[in-house]
Amino acid sequence: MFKIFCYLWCMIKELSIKQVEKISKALGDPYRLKIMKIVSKGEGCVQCCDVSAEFNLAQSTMSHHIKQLIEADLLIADKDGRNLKFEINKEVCAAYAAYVSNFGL
Amino acid sequence: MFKIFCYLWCMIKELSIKQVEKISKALGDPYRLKIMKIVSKGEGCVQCCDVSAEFNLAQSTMSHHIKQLIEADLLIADKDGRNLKFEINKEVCAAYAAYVSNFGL
DNA sequence: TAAAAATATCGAAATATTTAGATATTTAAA
DNA sequence: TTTAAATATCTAAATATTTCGATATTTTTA
Repeated sequence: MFKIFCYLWCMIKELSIKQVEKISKALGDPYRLKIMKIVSKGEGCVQCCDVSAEFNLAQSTMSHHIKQLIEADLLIADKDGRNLKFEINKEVCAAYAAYVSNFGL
Repeated sequence: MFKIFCYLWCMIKELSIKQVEKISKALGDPYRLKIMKIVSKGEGCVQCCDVSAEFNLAQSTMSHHIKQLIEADLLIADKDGRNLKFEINKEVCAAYAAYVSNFGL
């Protein structure tokens, strides 16, 4: 299976080294990586409680993990009543991926 | 300035979630990010002692940081006498970048 | 072969992160 | 308006990471 993936470089935002560090830290945990995967596979927005249900962690712990992803700008959160919905911040994912792949260019 | 960056998807190795976690952790530190940048800017291989000279850290601390980058497969090390040279593992950088950018697809 | 150079490893202190339980806040439903 | 649901915050314990100094290892050079 062939897929071609193209970035248009000029469209990608520049991240500071501090941001890259924060994003890397946020991705350096198995739960947070799984959250990213779940959200990315969900159609558009995903609810916090649905994601939490997938894990065997205390609610406060999940809240903490999600907070880190939001603060790293990897997830965009949207409070909807008492629920929290979120979606992947595509721009930041692309910018971070570009930053890392630049190491190998 | 326009630059187009293309991946040929099939050429990119698949990383396990454990590998992605380890790589993320390795990149989640300002010194290690700077090491990656220095090595990526160096022509081909770079020597350990040259990189160390750029930082105000104990030798054992530098050794520890470099070890983490090597163990995460971000750097390829090559012992040359009593020196250690290394270069960026381009394949792994590309694979990791692809993994992250997939979150946003 | 002795000394020096480059790197690695070990042990310990300082710091940061992860986790859960208790409690608070905010909003919807009864 | 009381109750319940969803999420956030605080505190503290457990665990992990960072850092350095001391020492070990390996290789080159004198």
